[in-house]
This record gives sequence, structure tokens and C-alpha cells, in this order.
Amino acid sequence: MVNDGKRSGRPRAGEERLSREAILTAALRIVDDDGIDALTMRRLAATLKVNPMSLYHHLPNKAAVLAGLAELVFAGLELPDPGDTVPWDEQLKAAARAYRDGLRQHPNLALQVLSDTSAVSDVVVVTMEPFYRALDRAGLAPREVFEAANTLIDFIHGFSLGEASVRAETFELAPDLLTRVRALPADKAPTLTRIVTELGPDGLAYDFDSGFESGLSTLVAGLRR
Amino acid sequence: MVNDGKRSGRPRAGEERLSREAILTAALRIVDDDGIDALTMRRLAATLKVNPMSLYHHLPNKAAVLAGLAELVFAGLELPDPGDTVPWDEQLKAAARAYRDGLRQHPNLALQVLSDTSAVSDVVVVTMEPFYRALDRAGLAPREVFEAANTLIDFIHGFSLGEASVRAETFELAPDLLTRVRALPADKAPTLTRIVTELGPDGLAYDFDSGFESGLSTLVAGLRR
DNA sequence: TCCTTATCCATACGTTGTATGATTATGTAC
DNA sequence: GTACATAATCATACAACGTATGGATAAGGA
Repeated sequence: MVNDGKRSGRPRAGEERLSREAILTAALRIVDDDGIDALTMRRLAATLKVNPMSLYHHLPNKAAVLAGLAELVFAGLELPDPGDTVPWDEQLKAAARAYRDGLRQHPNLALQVLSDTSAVSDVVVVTMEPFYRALDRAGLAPREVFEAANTLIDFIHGFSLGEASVRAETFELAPDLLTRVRALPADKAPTLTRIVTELGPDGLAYDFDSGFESGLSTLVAGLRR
Repeated sequence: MVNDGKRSGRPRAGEERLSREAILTAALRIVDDDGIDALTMRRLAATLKVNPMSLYHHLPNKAAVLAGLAELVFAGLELPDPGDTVPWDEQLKAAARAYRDGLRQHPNLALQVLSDTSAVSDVVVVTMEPFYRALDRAGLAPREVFEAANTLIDFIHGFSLGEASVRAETFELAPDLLTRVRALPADKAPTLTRIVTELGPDGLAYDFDSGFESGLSTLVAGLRR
């Protein structure tokens, strides 16, 4: 109704304030800075100095914003292929490390990214190429390549999920686990109790990097059979 | 103010309509039936024929309801331990299968369960005992047992996440992937393109069960080194 | 008996996603 | 140029959500 100084209506050519990319970029910053719950259409509009309803001309709804963010993360992945000069297992590990690193850049988005199946877009498909190449060089049959790639990616997803979740919480997993195990009735989980106790607080101080390497080595060893 | 026929105030002894368990059970049913987004405090109260605010006497907020659901799922896990009469690798696989099966019972909750780190409760710890026992029997050092268990669990989590996500969507992954790959510029992902094409629609018809077994075998083979 | 506490209900508030429709500019067709 | 469909913005409004506050009633220990 009232137009109190602000220009309303369609902006002049070249003066558009919004675009799908601009919106998604702003959304990504909000999520990175303040978490996924902080992302509301109103706040998003506010940071873009725009009316909330304007967003809906570029994205159909909030779900599309989230899906767009997942897409953005995948698009930002850089999976440098060391090429065929290194052994296939090193090539495979390099791809896996790069994939994990990419997911780790936006921990607040991990959940969204990993559960958004519509993120099975071209970007994702291309992302998987280095895995396929390395596994192919390993001499696996097509079917084996397919399954091995899936297994590897599932592991990375599960690992990243844990990494993102724990990181979001207080960083107290190890001592917490130890305390909890000690409080258990002795016979509920004897082996676990013994092993955790033997490891002690220091041994339990879980280092994500070495945990990832360990899992990776196990998988590659299994593929090498 | 007005009490139109309904009894208000504290119910007589033994006539309480609510309890933490009753609420969580009702919540689980809603989530199983209609998905996690269908779970609102108001709907939950309605199915229990209770005022929404009554729930807050038994659970502090909605987050606690969700955490309680995660707990419920873990508590419902049955990890039958075949015992030490079978080889350690069969024992390990049995535990893994049972864990996956448990997570699969409530696919709409998978995301919540897997990302809820506060679900690291006694229940979860006890859940892991069979993994530890089998790995211990394999002759691994404590540190190795710890890392191997984590790796295995990460794989199961990633796998379950994928399984739950895809199942929630239309079940069109394989043809979709094929279509998408075919539409790619030929040189974007040559190996992937070749392998997917060789496999064809039938080869790609991904069977979750065999995919899981394949990953499991690879991991166990890797541990056996 | 009195008092605290537990369990319920009613009302209300702020926030959210978004439906509807107005306003203004763009780009195309005549 | 004059229409007209389309696109980009803003203003208003609504239903649904989580939950704060407070009142009613009964339970259970002092």
C-alpha cells in the first residue's frame, strides 16, 4: 500500500538485487556462521536487504534452498586426481581424503548434504569419477568397482556424520565414554570394558585424522585381496 | 477458566494419562507412520488426548522427545551374539547385520538417531559389545580393536543413511543414475561412464542387501591382514 | 492439617514458512 | 509506439509451530 521511500516493483535492468546464486551464497554463510537452525527465510532476506517474499521468485521454497546448499557444497569439492603415475591405492586414498575434506568444510551442513538424495545431481556423479578410475586400475570387474565405490563412500559418509556431530557438541567424547563404561555393571559389556580401560584416557583421545586413515587402510587392504 | 465438562487439574492416583514412555511410544508411531516432520508437540498431544502443555511435565522440550526416540531405537536393538563357537569373522558380521537391521526398522528416524550424539548413552555402549568381542578374538591389539570397531560402525551408519534416504524417495536411483551418466559430456567422467554403461540397468539395480554384504566382506578381509 | 509438589488445562506470545495480491519494470508482438 | 505477458520486488496476512506463564486439582509427606 504505502511506499515509504523504498522503491517497490520490478527493479531496473542490471539492478536486480537477487539471484539464485546470491541467495545460496548468503544462505551458506549463515549456516556456516550460526548453524542450520539459524537459516530462516526472514533472516536470509534480511541479510540480502530484501523482502522475504522476494526469495520465492528464485527458489520455490525453503527445501529448495537447502537442496541448493547441498549442491553448492558438492560443486565446491575439489578432488585432485594425482593421475595414473601413483599406485591405484594411493590414488584411491587421495580421492577419499579429498572427499572427506570437502564435506568437512561445512560441518553445519553435513547432515543436510548427506541425507539429500536429490543431491544426486551431475555434480555428485562427476565427483565420483576418481574413485571409479582408481578402482578400475586395481583390476576389479565393473560390478566390483561399483560396489567398492559405494562401500568406500558409505564409510566416508558415516565417518563425516560422526565427525560433524561430535564437533558440533562439546568435545568430550573420550572422557565421557570412559566414565560411562566404568559406571556399567561389570558383566554388561566385559570386553568393551576391558579394552576401553586398557586404552585409558590417552588411548581413547580419538584423533579424527588417524581414525580416518585407519579405516581407509582397512578398506583398501580388503580391496586388495 | 471455563471447564466445559473436561476434568482439569491433577488426575487421581493411577489415572495419569501420560508418562515418558507413553509419550515416546506415541511419538515413535507418528514418526514411523508419517515421517519426522509430522511429529509436532500438538499432534503428539492430540493422539494422546491431552493438552499440548501436559507433555512438558514429562519431557523438557521437543529436542528431548527426539533424543528419547533415538534412545528407544537403540534400546530396541537386539544384537544376538552367536557366541565364541563360530569364527570371529562370522561373529563380527552377525553383529553388523543385526545393527543394520535395527536401524532399518525406523527409517524415518535414521537421520535423527545417527546424528544424535547425546544418544551415546549406556544403551549404545552396550550395543557395541559384540563388535568388541569379535575383534578381540581376532587377535587385534586394544587400539586396533577400538579403531576397527569405529570403522565398521561408520560404514554401517553411512550405509544406513543412504538406505534410509533413498527409501524415503522414489525408488528410482539406478535408472536415474544411468540416464544422468548418459547425458554427461563424454569426457567429464570417462571411467564412470564406461563402467556404468557396461553394467547396464540390470547390473545397476542396486540391491541393498548384497551391497551391505559386499562392504562387510571387504572390511573383514581388510581386518584379516 | 498444612504445604509442597505433581499432573493436568487454558491462554497467549513470538517466530516460522508461505499464500495472495499489489506495484513497477522488462521484453516481445503487433 | 502500444499492448500485453512476464518477471522482480514489496506489503499484508494466516495457519501452524514451540513453549512461557499461570491456574486448577489431587497426591503425599510434615
